[in-house]
Amino acid sequence: MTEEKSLNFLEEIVEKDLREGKHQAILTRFPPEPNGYLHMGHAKSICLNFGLANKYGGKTNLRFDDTNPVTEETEYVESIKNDIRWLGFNWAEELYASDYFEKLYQFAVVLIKKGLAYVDDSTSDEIARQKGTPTTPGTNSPYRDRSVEENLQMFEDMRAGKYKDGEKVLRAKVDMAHPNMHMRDPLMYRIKHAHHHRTGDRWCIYPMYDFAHGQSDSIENITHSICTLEFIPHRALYDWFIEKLEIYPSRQYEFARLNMTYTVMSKRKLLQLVNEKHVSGWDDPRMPTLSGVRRRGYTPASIREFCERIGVAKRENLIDVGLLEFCVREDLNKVAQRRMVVFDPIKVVITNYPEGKEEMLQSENNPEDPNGGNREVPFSRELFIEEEDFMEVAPKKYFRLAPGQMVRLKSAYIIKCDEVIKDASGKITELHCSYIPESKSGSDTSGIHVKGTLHWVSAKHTVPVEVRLYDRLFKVEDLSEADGDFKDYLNPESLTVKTVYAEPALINATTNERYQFLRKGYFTIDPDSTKAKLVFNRTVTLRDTWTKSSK
RNA sequence: UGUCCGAUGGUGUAAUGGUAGCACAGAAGAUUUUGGUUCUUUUAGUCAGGGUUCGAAUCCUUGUCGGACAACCA
Repeated sequence: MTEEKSLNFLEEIVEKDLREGKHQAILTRFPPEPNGYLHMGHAKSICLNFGLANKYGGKTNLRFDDTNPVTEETEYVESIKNDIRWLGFNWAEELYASDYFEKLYQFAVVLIKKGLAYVDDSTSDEIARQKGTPTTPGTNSPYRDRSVEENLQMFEDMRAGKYKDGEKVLRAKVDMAHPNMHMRDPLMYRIKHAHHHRTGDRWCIYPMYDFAHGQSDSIENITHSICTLEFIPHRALYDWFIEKLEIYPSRQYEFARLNMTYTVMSKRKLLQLVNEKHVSGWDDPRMPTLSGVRRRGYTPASIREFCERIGVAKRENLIDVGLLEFCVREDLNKVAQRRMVVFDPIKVVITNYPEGKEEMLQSENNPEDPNGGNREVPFSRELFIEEEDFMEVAPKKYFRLAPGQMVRLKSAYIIKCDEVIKDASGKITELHCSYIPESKSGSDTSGIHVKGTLHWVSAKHTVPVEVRLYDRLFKVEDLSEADGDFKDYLNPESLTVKTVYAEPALINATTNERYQFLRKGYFTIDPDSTKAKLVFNRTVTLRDTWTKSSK
C-alpha cells in the first residue's frame, strides 16, 4: 500500500474536470514576456504548468506574450527557450501572441460591431481621471457613444497609421462604475509606432495584455490558464471578452507566486541590478535567475525537487532559501566527485617521513557511489592543511590538530602534532608532525582511533585554482518588509574570490562533472575557467553543525 | 474606508465534519577515514469571539490582520 500524496488545489480542479468529462485532455501554457530572463519564480510556474500536463497526459504550449514591442527582444526569446529546456521540459508548440495580431484585430472589430468597444480620443491623463478610484465610481468618456460606423472607420485608421502615438485608443465598453477597476472600460489597443521583434513594422497598434492573453488562450484551446494572484481582478475581464466574442472558454486559475528569503524576484529589480552593475550580468551566480543558478552549479533536478517541495497554494509565502540549498545538496551528494582543496594553508612537515619520498595513495571518488572508483593522491613530507584545522590551545570537543593531538589525514595516515614552529613575531609558520606508518588508509593495523579527519594537499604537488565563494545577495531576509530602496540592502560580502591549493586530480575537471571539495562545499567549473587558470563556483557549502554548535 | 483574495508550528504544505500529519529549519543521540552522508528521538501549530453539531482547522456569523486592484506594462 503506497501512501497517497495529497493533491494541490490545481490538481484537484484538473482531476474534477477530467472526471466530469469537461475536458478529454488538458492543455496548459507557459506565457513569458520576452523582456527579461527567467528566474526561480518562473521555474515554479514552469514546473506547475508542464508538471500538470505531464501528470495528466496533456500538453503545454510555450507562448511568448509579445504585445509590447518597445521592451521586447529576440535575445530574451532564446534565453527563455534555453532555460526551459535546461530545466527538463519540452513544449508542444512554440507560439507568439504576435502570431494572432490579425485575429485579435478582427476580434476587436467584432466587439465594435456589437457596440462593445469604442475609439477614445482622451489623453492618458483624462482616461486615468475617468477611471475614478477603487472607492469612487468612474465617469464616462465623452467619446463613449460614437457610432459603430465611426468607430470602425477610426479603428481602421488607427491601424493604417493615420494617428500619432497616444492620440487614440480602443476601449471596451463595459461599466465605468464597476467595483472592479479592470472593468471600467479597459484599453484594448494603443498606438505605438515601434518596431516589433517579429512583426517588424507591419503594425502600429498593439493589443493590451487583457485583450491578448485570454484570446490567445482561447485560440489555442488552452483548458487551464494558470497565472499568479495579481491577475485575479483581471479574470472578470478575461471571461467578459470570451463571453462577448463567443469563443472557446479557456479558464484562468491563480496561485501565489514564489518569494525567497534574501533575494528579490521581480524582473524589474533584477534588471536594475544588472543595469547598475551590482552584479556581473543576468547569469551572475548570485542572481535568482535560472541562468544564474545554473552557472552557480544548481542542477535542474534539484530545482524541480524544490518546486515540488514548496507546494502550490493561494496564500502569500516566503520560502527559506535553505530549502533550495537542501535540495541541491541532496542531489549533489549522490553525484559529486570528491576532491581535496586547501583554502587557507598552514604547512605541515612530517618529520619521520623520508625526505624526497613520494607515494600515491588511493582515494574514493564518491563514498555514496560504490562504483565511483578511486583516484590517486600524492603524499609527501611537506603538506598543507587548513589553518582552521589547527589550534594551539584547543577547546574540549575539538577533534582537529593541536599540540600532542592526533588526526587522520583523509585517505592517508594518522599524524601527531609534535611541535609548533613560529617566526620572530610569534606567528605560526609550520607544524612539525610525525606519522604512524601502520595507519595507512585501507591497511591500518595501528589500532589507533581518532575523532578527526582532515583534508590536505601535498605542498609540492599543489595546483592553484580560483574559487568564487558566494553569500546571500541581500542582508535582510524579507525584502518586502524592508523600507526604502531595496539596493540599500545589498550584501557587500556576497562574493569572495580567492586562489587556493588543489590536489592534482582537479586539473582534469570538466564542465559536466560536479565536485565536492571535502569539507568545503560543492563546486562547479565557471565559464570563465581556462586551462591556464581553473575557476570554480561554490554552489553551496556543506551542512556545518560544528561552527554552528561552537558558537 | 469599495471590490476581490487569503490566514494551520520558525518557514512551507496536508488533513475536503471524525486521531492536526509531512518536509525544511532547530534540539538530543548513534554511525562515520568529510564535524558531510545515513539512522533514531525530539521541541513547536489551527488569527479571535460567537453559533450549528455527538463531534469543527473544516460549516455559519462577527471581527482582526495581511495582500491585490486606480500603467497607452505583463
